[in-house]
Amino acid sequence: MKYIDKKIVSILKQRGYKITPQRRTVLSAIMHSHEHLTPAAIYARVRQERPGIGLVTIYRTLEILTKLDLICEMHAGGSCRSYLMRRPLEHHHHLICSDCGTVIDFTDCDLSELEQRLSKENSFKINGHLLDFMGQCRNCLKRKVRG
Amino acid sequence: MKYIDKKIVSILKQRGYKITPQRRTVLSAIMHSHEHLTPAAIYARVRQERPGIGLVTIYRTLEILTKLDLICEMHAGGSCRSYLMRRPLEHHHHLICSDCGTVIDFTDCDLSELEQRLSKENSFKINGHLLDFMGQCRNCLKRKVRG
DNA sequence: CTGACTGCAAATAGTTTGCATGACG
DNA sequence: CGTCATGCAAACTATTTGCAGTCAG
Repeated sequence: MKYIDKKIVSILKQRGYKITPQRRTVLSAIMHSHEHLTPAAIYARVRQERPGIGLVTIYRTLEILTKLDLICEMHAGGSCRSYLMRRPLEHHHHLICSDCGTVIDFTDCDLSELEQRLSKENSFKINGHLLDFMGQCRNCLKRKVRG
Repeated sequence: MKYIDKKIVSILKQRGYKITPQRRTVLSAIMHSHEHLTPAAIYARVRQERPGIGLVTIYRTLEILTKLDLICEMHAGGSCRSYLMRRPLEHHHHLICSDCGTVIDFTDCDLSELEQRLSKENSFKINGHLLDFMGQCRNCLKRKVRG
């Protein structure tokens, strides 16, 4: 569809992965969401368009996309992962409400200085990062005027 | 044992939780480790001292300690949590090697400025944060001179 | 054509719950 | 003594694996 879609497809091809309708559908679902999606959520969306698809295929596709660094994996409370398309130069950081689970994304932060320093000091090649703040969102703060 | 131990015990008492030998042992295991421990790792350590303890008790104790904000929970790849004693004013950030899983802790970073700004902009009360960098450690970089 | 991909079912890993017994306070 | 905690077993959820059939290239 869009050019970024084609780009991803070409990356997959280059790496020897076949472009199946299932993979296209999964890709599309992740691409068209700006929210973090759990494998189950992706499954649900994808099934609307392609009812026969198996959850296993979602997992396998996510595994590939993660390996190729095309999507970013994040972990939230419980045994729960979620995935988001990795848009170039776009950071995905979060304010996570411990009470209601709301996730507010923010991007305007610069960690590059810190990243470079740490990389040098530890001889560590940094590919990505995860920055989450935990706390209470506006609504939950209001709700419990008394804790 | 130590004063911080007593302090935690008194917090538990204040909140109406009973101080059982099992809870003491779990607490001690987490306290005396500066590494992040998974529930299974805690279980293993605790069993050395108290063989009869059940894994369920570990989970229930961790749940309480997390709720009271006495330990901090972090999530790593897969369905894998780990816990660390929350030491006052001490940050727990990580360099995580995607290849071998090595975790390098670092503390010398200052996010307070960012934290304050985000807190104001989003009316969000920030209690804690999680900052992890992913990449390859020195050894893994050496190992694969060619990827 | 042929190796990679899919979907099913079953296996696994991690975590939670129900319940009878036991122990802290 | 009453209530909360423990430990077992079973239930659950999320994820992975084995395998036979199917399809993209």
